[in-house]
Amino acid sequence: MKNSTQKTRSVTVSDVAREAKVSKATAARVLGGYGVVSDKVRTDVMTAAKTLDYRPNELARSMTTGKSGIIGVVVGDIENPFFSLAVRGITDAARAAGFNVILANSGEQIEVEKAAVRLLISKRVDGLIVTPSESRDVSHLRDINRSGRPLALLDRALPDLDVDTVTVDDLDVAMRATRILVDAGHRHITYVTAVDAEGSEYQDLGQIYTSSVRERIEGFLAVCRDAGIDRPERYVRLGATSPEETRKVATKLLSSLDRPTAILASDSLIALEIFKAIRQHGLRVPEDISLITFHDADWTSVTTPPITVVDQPVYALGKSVAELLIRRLKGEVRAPERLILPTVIIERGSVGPPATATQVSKISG
Amino acid sequence: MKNSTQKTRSVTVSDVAREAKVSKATAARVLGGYGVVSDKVRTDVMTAAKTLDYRPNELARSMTTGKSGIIGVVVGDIENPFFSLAVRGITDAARAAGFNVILANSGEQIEVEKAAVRLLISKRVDGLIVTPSESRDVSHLRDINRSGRPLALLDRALPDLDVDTVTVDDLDVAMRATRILVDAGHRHITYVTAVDAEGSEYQDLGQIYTSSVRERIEGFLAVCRDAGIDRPERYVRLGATSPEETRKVATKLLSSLDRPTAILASDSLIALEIFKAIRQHGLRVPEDISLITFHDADWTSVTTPPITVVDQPVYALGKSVAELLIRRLKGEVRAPERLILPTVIIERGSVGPPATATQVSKISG
DNA sequence: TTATCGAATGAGACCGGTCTCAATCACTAA
DNA sequence: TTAGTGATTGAGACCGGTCTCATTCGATAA
Repeated sequence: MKNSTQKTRSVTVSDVAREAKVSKATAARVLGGYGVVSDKVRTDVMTAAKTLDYRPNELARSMTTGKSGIIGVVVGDIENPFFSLAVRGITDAARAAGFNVILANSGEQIEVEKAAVRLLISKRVDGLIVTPSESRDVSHLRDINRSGRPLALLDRALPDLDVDTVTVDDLDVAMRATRILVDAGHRHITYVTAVDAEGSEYQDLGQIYTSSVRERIEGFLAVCRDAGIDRPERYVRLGATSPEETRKVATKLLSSLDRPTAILASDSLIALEIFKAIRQHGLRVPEDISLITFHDADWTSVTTPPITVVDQPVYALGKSVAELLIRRLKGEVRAPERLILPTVIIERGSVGPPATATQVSKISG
Repeated sequence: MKNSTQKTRSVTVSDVAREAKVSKATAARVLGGYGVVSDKVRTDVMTAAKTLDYRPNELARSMTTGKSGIIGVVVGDIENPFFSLAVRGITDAARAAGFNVILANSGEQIEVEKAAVRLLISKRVDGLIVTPSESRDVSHLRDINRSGRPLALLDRALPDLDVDTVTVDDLDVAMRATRILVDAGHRHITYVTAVDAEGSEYQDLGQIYTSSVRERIEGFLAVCRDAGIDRPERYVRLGATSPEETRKVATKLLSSLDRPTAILASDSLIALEIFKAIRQHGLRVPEDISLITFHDADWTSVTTPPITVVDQPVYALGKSVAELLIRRLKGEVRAPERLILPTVIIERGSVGPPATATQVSKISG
């Protein structure tokens, strides 16, 4: 049984040195695992450390070394299964390379994101992985680079920030997903996404400051136009930023006279609320409404019918971006890399032909 | 535009002091926001800091103060919606009080948990919140106390560690859930939980080192016995530690001749796999098998039928434990508190009467 | 006019490590 | 025998802040 006389001050290198009757420098050498020491001194110091129950102060250590062994991660929403899975990918890669991870949540709010980045930098993390919530304001991300720490971007590219970036093939897969719907005969397809916007009205791509969201909308619109759908922009709905907001959007959509025959949801949280809303409106999937969502969330396979999903390689996304960052942390010098991971669509049972003869509704404007 | 001549070394208090033509001590006073300075000096220093783009080094700061403004959180599995929701509760409470959160994942492995605790202590977090994965080995948790930092326990109590603890009413709610099943006529109810054990065979409570798991099993067994079920211990299944393992357990359970008529799952991840397995075996819920699960995961309301769940106040759990810890961090002195939050059961459509006339299967032993 | 006082500031120790550089030592080669 | 060598060890500066204590200064009181 060890009893600590003073519980306030912790045991330091000097204490151990004194106990082992060597100099502070020598004790530090064996405790820190650097330099050379004789075997006798090593065992002496080690036993002294054990007796005193010495614990290194990582803070002091990383203050002198400038390294902390920590990777800072800022994600939009850790409760979104998409991010929590990506984070596992990051954590696994980090642990394998001997790094630890500090996690911060931005809630997709640029100010919170800035504060988180500031905090992590001031804690002297070795590198950062961020899912930028906006492409308009990247000053804080520039600061990271300026501070000499490597930065890597997850899921969202920033055109004018040339750093390691790993994204998925959003444009292409959005096109493929939309085409599935078009091929099934749908001509009134609504795309619902989470971008914060006034009134959930979509005007043009200029409003969209997140690359992944933008690419998906582009892909969606391209295929719609290609299918001869007139002004598909009217069918893009923004503002599904929370379950409550999504419910509002969904309700408005489903109770409208001009109800879409198919919906494409930009993440599983949105899809879930839409699915619930469809049920509540007494509608059936896919007989009344077809549904496809991004992210193969666990629930999508247990509904009746199971949902057709865009299955992004989320774990790999996290793992790759972490590996890219770690390679740089280990001293690798190279031009920033932009990885785009291929994405697969899992067709299940939520897509069918449109309920009635397709009416290409026209609204004069 | 600011251009940094040397990007390696960062701007320090001394640099600002020199620029403002005051002493380091004075500059530190205004930059650190302590002590007294004249208004003129304050503005001088502030402008100098702005010109140089000074950023405080939190590491150095917390080395001297001993405080970091960080709460360390160690959870079992951040991908489990239960934990990610609890973490949101913690984060919200922390942010409101001006604290930041560092998250670490233990994967329910005691060694990883120990390493995480060690890391967080060495990073000098102000306090810790832990969901202990084992009650057998709590030496590392004792160490936290010894290091003078407050510790609070989340979701799992430790009998011989007297610290702030917030749990839910596991025993009682397990009894209520089991009673719902018993009242529906079930006499062959299986309880599936995630404890790591050889062979997934349950012998006795001595095997169970997690208080919440233990209480639930106790509650389950008590009600079963009360209902005249003979040796209900045989119906407890351990080892559902991952989707794969759960699938094995479920398959074995469902393909056995002596198939249970109802299943109680200890978390939503387990329930999901069981639900999938039930489907794959061509069985129906609740006609062939009734199902209740702990945690009101989002998917439980969209299945057909929706699942009856034990709805723990998860967010409140996280929020309360963080608040308890923060009060202590702010200097409040009081005896450790043990909060037990009440839990509610949401009855949906996954419970019905047992399929056939109940056969109380007897195995001579 | 001079002693007293409080506010503002400066000098320097300190936190707990790392790391450079010089000193010491045993031992080998000339 | 003695200079030369490499391996160990010790002394002390340093990282970037905080904080104690002494000093300076102007203003007020005696």
